[in-house]
Amino acid sequence: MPPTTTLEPETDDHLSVIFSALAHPTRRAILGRLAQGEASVSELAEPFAMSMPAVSRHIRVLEHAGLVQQGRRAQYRPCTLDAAPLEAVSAWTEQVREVWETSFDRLDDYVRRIQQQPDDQKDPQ
Amino acid sequence: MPPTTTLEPETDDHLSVIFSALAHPTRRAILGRLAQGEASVSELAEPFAMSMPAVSRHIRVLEHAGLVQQGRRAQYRPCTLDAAPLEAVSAWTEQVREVWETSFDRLDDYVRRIQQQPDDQKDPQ
DNA sequence: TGGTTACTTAACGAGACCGTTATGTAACGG
DNA sequence: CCGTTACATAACGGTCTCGTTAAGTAACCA
Repeated sequence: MPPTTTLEPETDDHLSVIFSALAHPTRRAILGRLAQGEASVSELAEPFAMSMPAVSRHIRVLEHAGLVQQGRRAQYRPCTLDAAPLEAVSAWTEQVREVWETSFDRLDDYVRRIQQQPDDQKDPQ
Repeated sequence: MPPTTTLEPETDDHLSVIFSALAHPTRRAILGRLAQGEASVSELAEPFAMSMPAVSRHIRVLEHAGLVQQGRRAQYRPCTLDAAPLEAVSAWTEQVREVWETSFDRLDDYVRRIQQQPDDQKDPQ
């Protein structure tokens, strides 16, 4: 039972953690880098005008979201990407898009429903 | 030129705004509701144990991300979903997943590279 | 005209986020 | 050993987030 990606208003906090992790450009760039293969923290920090502790904490956020794993090799802590949580993102996004697209069929249903209502419930304009 | 969804560390702030908007369960629930069709602010607020101003500002966040549009009909401000920005989310996510999957081919390349390094660079364990 | 409905905006406060510098700490290297 | 490398953690501060209540505002309704 993976975290269900229904449209119900359940507090599906796992998805929130993942989306929050993806909401920062630095973290998305880190994931982009890691998609190409393992990298050390210094390697990940190098492209950014940012101190190492800052990058370190971004990695921590990604790790907490289950998107990266950190190993240990000598002094290095190589980071690897785990793209599995992105599946939940895809699933949710595609489901909304799907329902939205099919809801175009219901548009005339909606218009019909409105026009069947008594006048005082309709927009007189 | 739509907001390019490359893996480069550019400050692609549009994506950040969208991901941030999706990072809150209330806002995702609102989008889920709107995927089924137009709704007023009161209708959107009804399922939540939350004041109306709070919901109003969630809608504002979604509107700022380009995900909902608010019209006006009498006293009502009907909200409609625009799922177009979700395409950028899909695109980014799928690209990372794609690169990640192909990077499995490079895994043995990596192992080979490690094993070709002098001993003092390898993990002695 | 005056009240109700359906909102929005303002003002506030607790907590999270995101950066910094300073200070550990674990492993390698001479 | 002692210094360097490659990090992590601590402590701090400014800004953003997300909720609240109180006070507008715009349209309908009697």
